[in-house]
Amino acid sequence: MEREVVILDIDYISYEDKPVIRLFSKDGDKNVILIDDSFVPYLYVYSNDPDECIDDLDELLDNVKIEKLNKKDFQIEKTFIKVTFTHPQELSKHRDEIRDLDSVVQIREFDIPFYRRYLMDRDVIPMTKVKASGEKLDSFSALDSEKHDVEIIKLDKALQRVDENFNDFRILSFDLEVRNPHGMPDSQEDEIIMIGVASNFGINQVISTKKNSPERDDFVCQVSSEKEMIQTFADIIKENNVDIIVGYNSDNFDFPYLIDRAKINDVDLDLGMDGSDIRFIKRGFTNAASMKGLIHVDLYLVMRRYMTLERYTLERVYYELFGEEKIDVPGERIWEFWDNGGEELDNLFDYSLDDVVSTLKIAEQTLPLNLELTRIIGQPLFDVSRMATGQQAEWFLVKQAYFDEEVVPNKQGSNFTDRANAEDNEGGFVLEPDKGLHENLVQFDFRSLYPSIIISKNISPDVLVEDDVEDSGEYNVSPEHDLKFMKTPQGFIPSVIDKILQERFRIKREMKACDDPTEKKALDVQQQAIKRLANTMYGIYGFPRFRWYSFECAKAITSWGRQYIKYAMKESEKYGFKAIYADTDGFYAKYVKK
DNA sequence: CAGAAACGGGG
DNA sequence: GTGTACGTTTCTG
Repeated sequence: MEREVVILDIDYISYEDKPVIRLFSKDGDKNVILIDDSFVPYLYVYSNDPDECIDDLDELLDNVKIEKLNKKDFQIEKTFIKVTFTHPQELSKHRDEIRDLDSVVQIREFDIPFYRRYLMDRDVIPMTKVKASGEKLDSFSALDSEKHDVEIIKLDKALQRVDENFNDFRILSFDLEVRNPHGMPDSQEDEIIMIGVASNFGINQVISTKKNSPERDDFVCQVSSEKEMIQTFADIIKENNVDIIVGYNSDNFDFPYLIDRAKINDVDLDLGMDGSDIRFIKRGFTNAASMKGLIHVDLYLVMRRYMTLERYTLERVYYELFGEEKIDVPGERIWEFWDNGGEELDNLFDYSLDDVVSTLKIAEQTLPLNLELTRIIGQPLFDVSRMATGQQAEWFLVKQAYFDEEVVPNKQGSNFTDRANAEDNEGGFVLEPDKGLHENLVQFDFRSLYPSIIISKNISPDVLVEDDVEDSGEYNVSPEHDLKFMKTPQGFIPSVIDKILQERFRIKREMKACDDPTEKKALDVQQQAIKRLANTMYGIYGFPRFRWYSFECAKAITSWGRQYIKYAMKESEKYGFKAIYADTDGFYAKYVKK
């Protein structure tokens, strides 16, 4: 059978000792899980003596496929040994043994999560529409498709891209209010008193065990107990085919709290498309709440990247975006409002609704950009919404490297990281502002200074000349450290930036020619997403934990940057201007005389 | 003063 | 989940 579906999310499970990719998708109101058991994990081995190394690998490993092939490493064609395993856990189990073999110089691409590898290699792009073809299964593994109203399709050929932009996602925001009379809420002690829900499909309500004046009847939904409150909330999500659930600090507060209270009240929170429970994904020191096929976006994390503020409270972020004050009830007084009832209880209902409505508004404002980023980077929205911008750029580059047949660089070891951390790059040129009131000012800005320098000077680790060679015109030489970059061929990262900037200009042209305001807006969001990504690429050189870390490249970029801004300031003096303030890629100048 | 620990958001 | 935050402020010895 064939179906057009939108890919929402991805994971893999083990079935008969084989990895099976599951693509959680939707076709309108119908949940569809696409199954693909044809993908297996691999890594690359580099050896000075490939044939001897293959013998060693043969001896060491069972159930693997070993093949010699040519791949590029920093643009140099090299022979690598590709080792293909039957299961990701097998790869992880044997990784260190392979690395330790005498004939092995290094292993590569051994730390790329299986589902991400799948998305890149098969060019499957989350949050896009695809045509899927395969056999419909009645059930698969532990999953009961009757019970969970989900269709399972076992893919029999590659997904086909459908050239149509899909943006009609069903979004729901939620927020808990808790009765915490003794300081911060304690999930073992303090009950949930309200669950606010707002959506872009008509449901806006506050579920609560209390009710007060009839004026709040249109949005307060009274239930008999906390248990029923949680159950009602779970039913709303399950019955309304929600694609994206958003909260504010929900990774850290709402979901953990809800799960604790659900446990105490013996309620199933089986919100996953396959009937599975909410799970916590370990992410360094914090957790992320995740459900299969229901994308949870914590807007707090998104907003920290989206705008620069001194604080990121919901109130502050909302004010910044919409210029309106939110209804406020101080956290430490919520229990009093609840206990006192009457007008105060009504205020609390209003506050709860205001919180979720604001959260939804913020989601509608910021998700389009994140959806575009998701599609450009080619990784799940759940992941992308939690990645630092540098990581977004890195995963984008990993995917580009695959298309260029490049083997991606390994991340630096931790001891190197410490050393590299100590290295301090000078950064952009800053001229402290000349204090006072100035007249006749002009402003000067370089357009995308760092991306432009990377492209024009071809700054990339694969074309950096390490040896002490004489320059006879074939290199770009940095102004301060005499770092030499070959003029040809184009470096990997300059070529990627070049490509995406060209794509940005193409979109801008399309925008100009476009008459439909909705389409125009969508194109604008696309080009903004690309601009963000291009501007982040410079950062990729400066952070030791990233694969393309290169202190030399970072130094070269900023040194050229300083040269250009100083040159521009000097040139302006010839026309009677005097710079009164400068920072990195622009300056303000005062007209003094002709 | 350097290195360790806490913090953010949420109620 | 084939990778384990992060940058800044405050505390402590």
